[in-house]
Amino acid sequence: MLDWYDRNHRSLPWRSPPGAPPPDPYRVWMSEVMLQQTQVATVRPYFLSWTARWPSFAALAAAADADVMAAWAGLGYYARARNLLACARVVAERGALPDTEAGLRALPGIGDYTAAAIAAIAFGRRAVVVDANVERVVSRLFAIAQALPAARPAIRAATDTITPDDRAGDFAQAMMDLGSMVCTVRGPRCLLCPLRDDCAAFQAGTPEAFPVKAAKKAKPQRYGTLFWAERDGRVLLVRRPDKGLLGGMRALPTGPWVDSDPGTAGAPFAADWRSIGLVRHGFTHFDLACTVMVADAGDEPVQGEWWPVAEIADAGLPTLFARAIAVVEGMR
DNA sequence: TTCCCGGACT
DNA sequence: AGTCCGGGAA
Repeated sequence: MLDWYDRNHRSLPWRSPPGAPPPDPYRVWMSEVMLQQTQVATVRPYFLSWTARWPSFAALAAAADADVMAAWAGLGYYARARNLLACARVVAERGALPDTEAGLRALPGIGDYTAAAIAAIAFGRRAVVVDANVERVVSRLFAIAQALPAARPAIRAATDTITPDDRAGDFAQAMMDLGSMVCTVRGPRCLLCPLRDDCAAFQAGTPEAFPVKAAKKAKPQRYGTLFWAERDGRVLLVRRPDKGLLGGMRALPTGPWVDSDPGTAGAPFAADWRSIGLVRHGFTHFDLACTVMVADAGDEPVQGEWWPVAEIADAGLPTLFARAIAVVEGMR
């Protein structure tokens, strides 16, 4: 694997080339948090702008919460941004990132995977790094028949047996690169794979059958309303509660998200709300269909901030609300 | 369009 | 086991 990595590694903004000194732990940490549940191509531009704007733990720790949340807009899983900031403040206070897996694991936003990845990549420690790519590669290599997520302990144990003492960081990145470029979910390029001769799934002729996954249940459908209230060229925005869905993000006012269309329930004020379109959005555990309603705010006293409509792109709104804005702009 | 993919926290 | 999004492939 290490030999393959030396010749085939991906060059990414947060990486050092094979054999070179490890990258700045700050950059490794930020990239790994951004890469949680998120693909490399999506992360790249965010990583570049974030490290340019906040080049160190100290710089990020000093940032305003609202600026950090707005800069994360569009990346999703917004708890990551709150944890990132909380973690930066802890690290800035104590002086440096811990260099052990256990120390890292104790920080906000760092779970088993991220602790192992940072320990190996930034600090050269031997750690068993298992992300979704590694899960796929290892479950094929050993033809693990047990279904995910129950198979996780077996996959971790198998990964442990093939993790080297030296260059554990390069090994982890090699496995991830192999999973992303060769041992892909569909259409794996087994003819290019350095593990082919050892791969039980390849020998069985069924690489795509692994990893086995447990059946998932259907998502419920919910309905809601997004309110576009305008006054003097400005639109009403609110800040969502820190906990829960889209937590801490700037947003359009919304009513409840329920089993049938709530109409104007939960509107920021009583008015002649007019429906102008529908926006759909999939969350992890339910699908949401929202009516977009508009009204003139007049002199209604309301909570929130009045944001210039011409600058709405700078408000840092999650994708659900960005779609609603596209509907509003399409109506103009 | 629809389907599928991916870690942390509680 | 349930709660947290957004993008790419089919």
